[in-house]
Amino acid sequence: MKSPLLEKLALNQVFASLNESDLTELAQLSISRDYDKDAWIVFYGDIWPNLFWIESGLITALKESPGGRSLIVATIEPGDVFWGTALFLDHAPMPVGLIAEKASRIHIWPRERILPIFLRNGKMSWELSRMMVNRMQHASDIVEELAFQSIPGRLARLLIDRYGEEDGPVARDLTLDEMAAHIGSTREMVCRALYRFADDDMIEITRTEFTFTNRDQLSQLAHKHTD
Amino acid sequence: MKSPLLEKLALNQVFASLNESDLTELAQLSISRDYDKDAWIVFYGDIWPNLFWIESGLITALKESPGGRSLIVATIEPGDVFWGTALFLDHAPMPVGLIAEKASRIHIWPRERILPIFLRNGKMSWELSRMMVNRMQHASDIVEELAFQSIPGRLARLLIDRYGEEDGPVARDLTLDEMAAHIGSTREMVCRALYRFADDDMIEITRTEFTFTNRDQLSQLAHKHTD
DNA sequence: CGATTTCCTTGATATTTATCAAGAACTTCA
DNA sequence: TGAAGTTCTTGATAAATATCAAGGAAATCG
Repeated sequence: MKSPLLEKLALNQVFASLNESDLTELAQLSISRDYDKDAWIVFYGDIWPNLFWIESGLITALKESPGGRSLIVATIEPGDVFWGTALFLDHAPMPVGLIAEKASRIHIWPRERILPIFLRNGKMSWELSRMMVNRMQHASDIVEELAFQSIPGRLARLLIDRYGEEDGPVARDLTLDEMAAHIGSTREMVCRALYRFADDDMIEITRTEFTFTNRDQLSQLAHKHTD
Repeated sequence: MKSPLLEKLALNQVFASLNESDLTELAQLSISRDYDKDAWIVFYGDIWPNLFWIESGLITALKESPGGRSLIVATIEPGDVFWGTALFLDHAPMPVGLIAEKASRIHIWPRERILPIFLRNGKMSWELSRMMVNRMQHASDIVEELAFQSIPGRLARLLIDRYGEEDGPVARDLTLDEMAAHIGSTREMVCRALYRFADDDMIEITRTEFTFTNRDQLSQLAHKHTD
């Protein structure tokens, strides 16, 4: 009889490529860890040769400047797989820190436990490569935004990406500081930009919700590179 | 008797993992291409499922904004391997364009020709993964610079990275526009920053050369994040 | 060589973004 | 309920960066 964990693991694109016996071994080799909200899982710069799969909660990958600004570069959601650079490159320091956004449960495989498994599973390596290319594209998008887009443009894109699907009012689930961390700016700039969008009738703002009133215009802002 | 091409290919970390027969097949499957200086090899956004090895010349990977600004994100030198994202991910568009900085000769393998070779060579896939992690780290550095560093800081780092080894005067081999493209800024800003470094006695500037007169101070600027 | 083009330099100015400060609104929790 | 903490908002101001414009210097090329 399969454990529920096993079935959930198999839903991930990487693990799906394993046969049942490897998957079972994988599940047995994993180390479970629970983190409270706001707990650090790894610090920026750590040598961390592990791969993990997140069962529940939410984890944020971020860079921090000495001056206290932070930039969120990825969020890791239940079912996702993530790994430290040192999994592949000895002594390579983590280019981001990982912090639990909510209380989270993850399953970790240290390098030496998982290496044999994907050395004998070419398909799994292949899937990992695909995932890395995905990450690259994501990094590439961030670079493009930082290099070519204004702050209102970046904010517009955040709004569209995050709330763009919904049609009615959407709950504001990020503080201004959090939005600022997503686009690499400050609370104040975000606040002003939001009210400028409201002045231009692209959104309506209440204490708890946003309503998109002109998604096209917002989307245009989000996709138009400034110069 | 080995061809000279074969021996040169084997110097690359990825191809080094192949046995002689695979390497020979690889060499036979390659398509040679020559590009004049300033010729485009791939455009940003193209679907380009190829891998290539560069024999001679110099290739630049860059992003361009509609307004004509460009950002150089990598340079590809003789002996290097590079590939399009569509090699792994169907329909994934190139996140950069590739342009020949000098007249260049490359050897290309379309996806369908090289895929079989590295599906049967786990070690080669592994090396590709390592290379991808390297690229990730590089991308990560760029993000950090763009997010947290001032333009003088970014320029200082460019100078150190590019000319830091030498001790005497070094030849200026980049135009101001090119330097600007490396750090995501403009010709004028670069010019002013250079003269500020000179005013602060960190470098001496002549028409054709730079001389570092206080490398430590420059290096400090390069590594200090602004906020 | 002379003409053309590219590259560099600098001032003036505009724009964007950040910082500082203060207070208001809201939330939490005892 | 009231106190403490967090979050939001806005104005004033400063700093960083870009843009525009113009001229000069150097390189290239016929």
